[in-house]
Amino acid sequence: MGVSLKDVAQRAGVSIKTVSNVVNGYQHVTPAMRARVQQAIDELGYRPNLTARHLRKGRTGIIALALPELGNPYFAELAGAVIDAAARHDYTVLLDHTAGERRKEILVTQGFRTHVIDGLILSPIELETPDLLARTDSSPLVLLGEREYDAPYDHIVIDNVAAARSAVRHLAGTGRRRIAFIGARSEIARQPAHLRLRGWREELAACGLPHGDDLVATASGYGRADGAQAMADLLDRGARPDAVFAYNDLQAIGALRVLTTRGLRVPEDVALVGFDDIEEGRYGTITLTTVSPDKKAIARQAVDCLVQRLTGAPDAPPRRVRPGFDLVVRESTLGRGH
Amino acid sequence: MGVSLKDVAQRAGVSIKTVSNVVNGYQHVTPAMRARVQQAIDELGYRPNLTARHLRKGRTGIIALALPELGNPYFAELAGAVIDAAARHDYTVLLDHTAGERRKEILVTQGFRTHVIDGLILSPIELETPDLLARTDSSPLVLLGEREYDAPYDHIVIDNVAAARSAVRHLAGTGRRRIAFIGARSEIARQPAHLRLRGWREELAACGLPHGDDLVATASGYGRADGAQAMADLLDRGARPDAVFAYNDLQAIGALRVLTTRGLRVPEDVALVGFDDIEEGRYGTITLTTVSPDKKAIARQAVDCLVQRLTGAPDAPPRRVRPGFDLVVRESTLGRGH
DNA sequence: CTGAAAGCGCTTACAG
DNA sequence: CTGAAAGCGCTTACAG
Repeated sequence: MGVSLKDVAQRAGVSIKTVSNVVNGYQHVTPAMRARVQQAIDELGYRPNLTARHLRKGRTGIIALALPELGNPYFAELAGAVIDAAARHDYTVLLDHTAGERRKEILVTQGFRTHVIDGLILSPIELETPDLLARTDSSPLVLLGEREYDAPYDHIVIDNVAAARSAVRHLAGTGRRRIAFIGARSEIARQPAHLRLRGWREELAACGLPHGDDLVATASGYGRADGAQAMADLLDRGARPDAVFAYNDLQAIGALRVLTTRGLRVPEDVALVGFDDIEEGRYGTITLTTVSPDKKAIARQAVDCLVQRLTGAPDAPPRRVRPGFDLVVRESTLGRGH
Repeated sequence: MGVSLKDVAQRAGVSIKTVSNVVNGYQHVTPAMRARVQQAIDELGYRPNLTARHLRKGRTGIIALALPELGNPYFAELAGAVIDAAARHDYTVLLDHTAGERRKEILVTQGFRTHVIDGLILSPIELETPDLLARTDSSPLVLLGEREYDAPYDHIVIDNVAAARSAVRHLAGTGRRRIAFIGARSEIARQPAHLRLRGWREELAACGLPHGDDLVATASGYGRADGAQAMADLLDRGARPDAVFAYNDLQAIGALRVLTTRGLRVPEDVALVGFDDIEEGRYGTITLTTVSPDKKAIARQAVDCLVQRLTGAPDAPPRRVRPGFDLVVRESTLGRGH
């Protein structure tokens, strides 16, 4: 099919090794030799076969990033950051789409593309600890996000409890008294919302404010429609919140839509805080107050962890890395003109 | 390092070929033999080395999808659709991020990962026809989107002129008289907005409405901030539009924000139409009327084209495929309660 | 139905 | 500074 090193070597009248040296830019080749080989390469239009190189070297320079949902801007923005961080280490990113389903999450952790990817960064939703303990694939795995596991893997995650508490503290500080939480998922025990829900409860307890289940609305997913449904539930059952802390920005945006269509003013009647700081929240008719995880730091640290295991210390003890976050205050809690 | 076919063969006391037959599920293996081999596979924890298989077969089952911007939900949603469409053909998608920069677009078309990807789907922004004609890589390439080229490649794109005309016709039909266009990019000659701008002009001419340059506002990018800036420019120079057709939804959302903060009501004072039908447009305080390209059809047809060249007819004449679109009417042109 | 051998296109010690 | 040879782990004709 294609032109191989051998063809180039033949044309240039040198050995394969010499061509390889030129292609890989090694030092000890005389300029004249280099020029001769380069000419043969150009004439034949030679392109190195990376697959062969991968086989020989035992690595590919490809890492996989497995995310639940590209349609969620948080993950899309995170993916962009990971691609950039990986490029700085000369790694290419192969993106996987798990849909947050346990079956697909297990599939990617089992390394169904053995030897094609050097390592994996996974943001799990439904995966459980036993799934990780049963893993046989030996390539490095770095976990992202708020699910917690008792398994020996690097894990990059912000302090969700502290982040949630800062959001609730802000709401309490602006005089809110009935602060609801939307976005818990009833059907999953150790769910992602777990920690944010705990932070919500702890801070409300510390402030001496109500934090009963009547102020918690569950959703069956993580999108705008799910937030809308949870918000509607909350209102329909007469919870009468004067503030809402949503699991993420998408749910907050869905909630905002419901509040508006029902004639409730944000923030005058109900203040609203989201989580993720997606760009969308900066451009609504009401801009959204939100917890902003440092996405670039998350991406960089995830890639750094993976690269370290790939190049230096494969057996280092698993690390738990905590990137920072900020609370970004906007109109949905302070109103216009602040 | 890992366990190879040879190790399994040795353990099972058979030849490599037999193990390969079992691994690949070939027919003519006796059940007893299959069981014996399978046991050896399980005991050794054998995983086939796909890189070796790729080298041998000359293909990898990986296709690349190169997009300008994952942070734009249109592309994120499209990426999800392509991943799903590819999976149905047993292809894995490797995502590339061009940032819409010509240099990076050239890089991906040149096939910088030779033999790692079987083919490429590219949505170009700044790429030019000569770049395509100079391409030496022989792997199939399918183009996506509104940039037009005189080059022999499959191209999947909706009829942007007709789509733009339908949007403008709708605005004119609801009584609008000064219908502006925002989102053209002044610095690129044959820019993406080209066709939508032409559709805008043609339809306005057909309706006998003004369509001078004073009703066109340029932007320097495709995001919310760019739409906001273009909208502000338009208002600042006293164009006094009663309707705006934006190049895409993100720009429309940025424009909406500016209109709102300046006290103009949408749609009472200014009606607004976007393009792309991203989910975000369905959840604002004002939902967005928009042109909705059939993203699933686009993704499916792009993958189908690529797979056909990969498997059947590599030299078929280049095809131009036109997926459908709809105009989705929402509050930003009709108001609440319609 | 199974085996022995060649070869995909590289890189890497090992010589010289 | 360059060459000859082995081998990464597979699949695929070719035999039997």
